[in-house]
Amino acid sequence: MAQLSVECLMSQANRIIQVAVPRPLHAVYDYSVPEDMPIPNVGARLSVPFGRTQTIGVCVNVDVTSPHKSPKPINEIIDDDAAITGELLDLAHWMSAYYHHPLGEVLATILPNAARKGLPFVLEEEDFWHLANAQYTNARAPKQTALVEYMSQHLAEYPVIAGKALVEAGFSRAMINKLAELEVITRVSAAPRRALAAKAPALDASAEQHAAIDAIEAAAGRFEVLLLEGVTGSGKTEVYLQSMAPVLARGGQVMVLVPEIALTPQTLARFEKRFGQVGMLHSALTDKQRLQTWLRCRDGELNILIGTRSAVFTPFKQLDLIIVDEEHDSSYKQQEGLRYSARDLTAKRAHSLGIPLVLGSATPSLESLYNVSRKRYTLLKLPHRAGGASMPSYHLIDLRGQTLQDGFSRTLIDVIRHHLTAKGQVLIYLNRRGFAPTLLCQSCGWQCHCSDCDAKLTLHRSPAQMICHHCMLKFQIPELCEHCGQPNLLPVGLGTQRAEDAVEALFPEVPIYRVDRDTTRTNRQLGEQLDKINEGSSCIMVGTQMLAKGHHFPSVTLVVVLNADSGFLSPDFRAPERTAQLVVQVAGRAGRAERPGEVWIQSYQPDNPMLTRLIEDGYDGFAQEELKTREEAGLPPILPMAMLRAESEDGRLALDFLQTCKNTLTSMGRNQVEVMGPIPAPMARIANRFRYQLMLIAPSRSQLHQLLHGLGRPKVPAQLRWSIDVDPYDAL
DNA sequence: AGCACGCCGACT
DNA sequence: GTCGGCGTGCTC
Repeated sequence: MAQLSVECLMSQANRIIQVAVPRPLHAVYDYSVPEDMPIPNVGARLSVPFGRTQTIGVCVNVDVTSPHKSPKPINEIIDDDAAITGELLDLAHWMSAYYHHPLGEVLATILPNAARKGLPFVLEEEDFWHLANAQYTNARAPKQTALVEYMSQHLAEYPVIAGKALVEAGFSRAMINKLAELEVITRVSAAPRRALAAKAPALDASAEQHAAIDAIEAAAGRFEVLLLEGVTGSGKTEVYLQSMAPVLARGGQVMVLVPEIALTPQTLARFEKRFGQVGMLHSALTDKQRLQTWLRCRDGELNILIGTRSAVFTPFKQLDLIIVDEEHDSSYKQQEGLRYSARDLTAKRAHSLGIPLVLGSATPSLESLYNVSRKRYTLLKLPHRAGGASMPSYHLIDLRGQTLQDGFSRTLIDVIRHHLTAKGQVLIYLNRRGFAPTLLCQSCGWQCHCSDCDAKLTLHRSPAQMICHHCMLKFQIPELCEHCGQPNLLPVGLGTQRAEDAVEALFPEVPIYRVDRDTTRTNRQLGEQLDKINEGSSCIMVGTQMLAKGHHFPSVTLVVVLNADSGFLSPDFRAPERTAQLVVQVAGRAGRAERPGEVWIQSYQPDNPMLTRLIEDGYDGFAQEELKTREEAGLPPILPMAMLRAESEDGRLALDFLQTCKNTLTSMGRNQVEVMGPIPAPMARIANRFRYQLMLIAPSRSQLHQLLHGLGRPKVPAQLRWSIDVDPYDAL
């Protein structure tokens, strides 16, 4: 009898759960769990019927009462435990509220692609190999001998080597198996990560580095954000490495985020050399590889993860330290869909976990500096270069009234020549790819525009074509003006290809290397090029920001900024900050070794206070001034901002939509919320779609969120795409 | 986002 | 007379 009533209770127990599905819908949906299935855990993936199809959702609530008469039953429980748990599940809810984005889509973003598709979590055991017979040779199988030789060479460094690494080194699986059969190599069962720890000795740290390392270690086990502001070459990476060591020694895990372009084999090698096995997450991995690394971090098999933006969503068993390198870098901000800032999310995660977060940069974001001034972050400074290298000197060239030769002033040409004669290397920075940004008709003034965008087409050489940098449209270079038919078309303005041609003509005796997206995309030998450059003989490098970030050029004695004006003149309130960061980052390439460096900047506005402040007082002086300007103007980071964007083929649709949003917002906001716009986006038309934006600035976070929440779910015409961008990076 | 239902033009 | 265009509306 008692037995029966328990059965009754069980069957009457609420079998209704809530599921978030990966659709742009703000609701969560109720489902029933069939009697023959257990109630899934919150965070488990489920296959559910949705509309007329099936989808994979995540259980976000159990034991709920549904207002629906008979919710559909779920199809299948994919995870016996859960795919997203604890702190990451909290993060998902927080993101959904903060970024005003549907929970189901947030969860889908957090999960690795393979998990999103419903693949089961199977951790593949990695194979590791030990060299049992170093004497083995086989005259008839030179490749086998080569493998044995390869392994013995690495023996000092790694006691065992991953099969994966051998395959990467060019040895086939078949051969590995063959040698295993011959018992020349033997398989080591478990991942011997602890055996690999801390092989290379730490470098000698300066007093400043020691202070930073101590401060980070002192924050162990509690939430604290430490802003490590270190000039280029001050040894920030060494601080990261030595801060990680005690955390790892205690069995903790470390997550390191780096900007997209910085995740190179060299970066990885630096960490691997010190600590052995390091996990890496970047865009080039397959879904399967990604999932494996994700699982290894979750299960505590990997102690160190280095990754780009999306790596911030990796689960850990015992995460004890987070490091974000180049925290000011724009690649931490997702610019479409769920527009999150990975850097900001690390702060959220560190806070929930009660662990320290290190934000490193030579040119910190104003957001972080503002947090320092409000005593929310701790500032750690490395104002000196390691090894006693001196800081470069700055020089301004007044371009007014000068005749330029393909963008180069007389003075500049002399300076370059001087450095080349002194056997120095020269780095020329300019922020434009291609040959010339415009093709102009000298007869009638017509310019070659993109047919689908409001942009001018950029003239490229090799391959010779006109390219739209916004929609990637390509076509042949016209010979005649499309308007008046005259053959007087003139490439106007300066891109990297033209600058390359110019220096080739001016300095035919030295090798020229161009580094931009065009050369590195087609040119797999960037690494070789860099190696050649770092042999140290005289040369000239011409490039875009790719040159400014990450690479070390110890022999560069001269850094040239061909035109500093465009950045400071842009209407985006963040443009000066970005330009200053870029100039300082490029300048940081100069004189990293014992030879002092020079930075020469060409400008038509040599008296521009932002530029002079940057040069005279350095980045800090500039940043303090810029913060004052933001404060006076009521802009981020002092006040919070959000941007509504809308685009459609019919521009009126987007404009009307934002106008309606504005009306809703202003009718609610009897407070001091500023709603500006709608105005056309900086590039009003891209790929034949018209784009508009509406800017919101609120006196406080809570008011901003109240407002965005009050927007509700506006009626959206089918052909219109729109988004909410909280803390936008591109604001105009 | 999917996906289907729903009313108006050129085809076996 | 049907196949099919993509406009609108829903998904527990």
